[in-house]
Amino acid sequence: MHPVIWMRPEHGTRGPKPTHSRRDVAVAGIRIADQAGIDAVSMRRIAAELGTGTTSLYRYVSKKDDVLELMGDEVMGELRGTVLTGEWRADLSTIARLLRETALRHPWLPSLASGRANLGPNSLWWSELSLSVFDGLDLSTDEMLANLDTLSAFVLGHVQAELGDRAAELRSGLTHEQWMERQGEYGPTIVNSGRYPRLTRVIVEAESPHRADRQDRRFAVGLDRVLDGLAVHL
Amino acid sequence: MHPVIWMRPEHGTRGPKPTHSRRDVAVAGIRIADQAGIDAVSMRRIAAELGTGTTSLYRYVSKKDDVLELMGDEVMGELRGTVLTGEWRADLSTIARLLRETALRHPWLPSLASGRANLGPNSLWWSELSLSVFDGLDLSTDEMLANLDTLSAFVLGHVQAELGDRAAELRSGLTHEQWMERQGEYGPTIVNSGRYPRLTRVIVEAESPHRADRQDRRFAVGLDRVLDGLAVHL
DNA sequence: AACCAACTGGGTACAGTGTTCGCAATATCT
DNA sequence: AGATATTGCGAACACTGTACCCAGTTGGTT
Repeated sequence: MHPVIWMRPEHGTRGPKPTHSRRDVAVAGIRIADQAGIDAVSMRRIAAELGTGTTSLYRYVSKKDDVLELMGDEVMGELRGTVLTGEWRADLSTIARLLRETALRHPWLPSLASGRANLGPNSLWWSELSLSVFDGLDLSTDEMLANLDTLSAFVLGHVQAELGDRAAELRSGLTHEQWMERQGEYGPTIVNSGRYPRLTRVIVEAESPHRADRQDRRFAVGLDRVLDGLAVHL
Repeated sequence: MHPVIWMRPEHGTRGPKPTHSRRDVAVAGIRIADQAGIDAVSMRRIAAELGTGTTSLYRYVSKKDDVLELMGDEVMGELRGTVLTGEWRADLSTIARLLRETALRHPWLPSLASGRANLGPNSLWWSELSLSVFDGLDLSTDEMLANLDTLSAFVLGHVQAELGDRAAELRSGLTHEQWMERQGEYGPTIVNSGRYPRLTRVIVEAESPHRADRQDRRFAVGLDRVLDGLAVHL
């Protein structure tokens, strides 16, 4: 049995037709993860969602990791229909924004980044689209990869931090604003210690952490910096 | 009881002296996580490591999340002693490299990035040091934060991808090289489908994914690009 | 038409998880 | 001395992923 799910046939030709499909499993998992978080995605709960027995899922999938892989690729399918302009900077910006928006819609997505690329059809399609950005630019494939790696590292890292913030809100029941207040009780300890003069200045002066749209602005600014960096070598 | 651990006193003045300390708990957790992965860090196992009862840990900590918070701050303590030069580009580069190296030494670290900053003493000290990079540059605090946010998003994202690769190796028992071979069995399907011409070219031509030091190079190149981007506005 | 191999559905069981509750022992403060 | 706060910790609860069965169903071959 091959370890990569995409190389195993979905089902054999003999016995009874399976009641569900891999896609059904993925969609059920996504529904649960979106509503109740990635930790709520258990084999038992997916099975319940599908109205089947828990261990029946192992007919569609050989490990829970496979379910996550299927979920990841299924979500990338939401990006089908993306159209690019042919201007590299605008297109890389579009790609970065779409990736971020998808991750925000499915906050569990970055957490299953296995490093090793997802080889599902939707993920392959997205890779192809991303590479097409460099079509007329006469770059080596290694240079293309370097650009995409840098961009996606930034997007992944930013989204990760952004989602950690949200996750903390859900776990603690404190919004960012409420947390800033609580932190306000701790602030004097920091300020009064005298050990952190620059941090003190940030606590007192900085405005960006308090804005409602702070995450959008941070992303936009950071993205622009990164694209500036890529532009130097293009 | 305050939800943030750093605002709770470590222990009261009345009853028996506690046998261990928060630090002991953090160190035990780190030892386990380094050896057996973050999933192996359980209250029972930490307790076993300390030679105490499982639920006794709840005298030092009120939730498992607190343990992770303690572990995160303890690890940042490894960066004490870092000395900077005063030249912003070299210093940001140093900061990025140290962060990456720390994360590679403790592969579980990025996974507990709560978004919400860790407020432990070591983390505060590191923030202070990072801000000191901009000392002579006459920037607003918001501009400093924008630069640090962009840089750390890149580092976090890169390391995340890098570690996902390692984690996949551990889980599947396949090294990157072995996995590339396995993928080689799948490659023809991709190539022969004709649907992914650019991806095909990458599979055939690209060299960077095959180099042994590919992660170091990718990081170095990406970091340079990001710093180029920051330099435009400095 | 008969038979067998392949396949699906699903129950049981096992070894683990975080955390609440209650209680006895102990140290400090009044 | 007595009240009070604090510690250590066992028992219990409701979860988790998945290995191992076995019965029932279907397609392909004879």
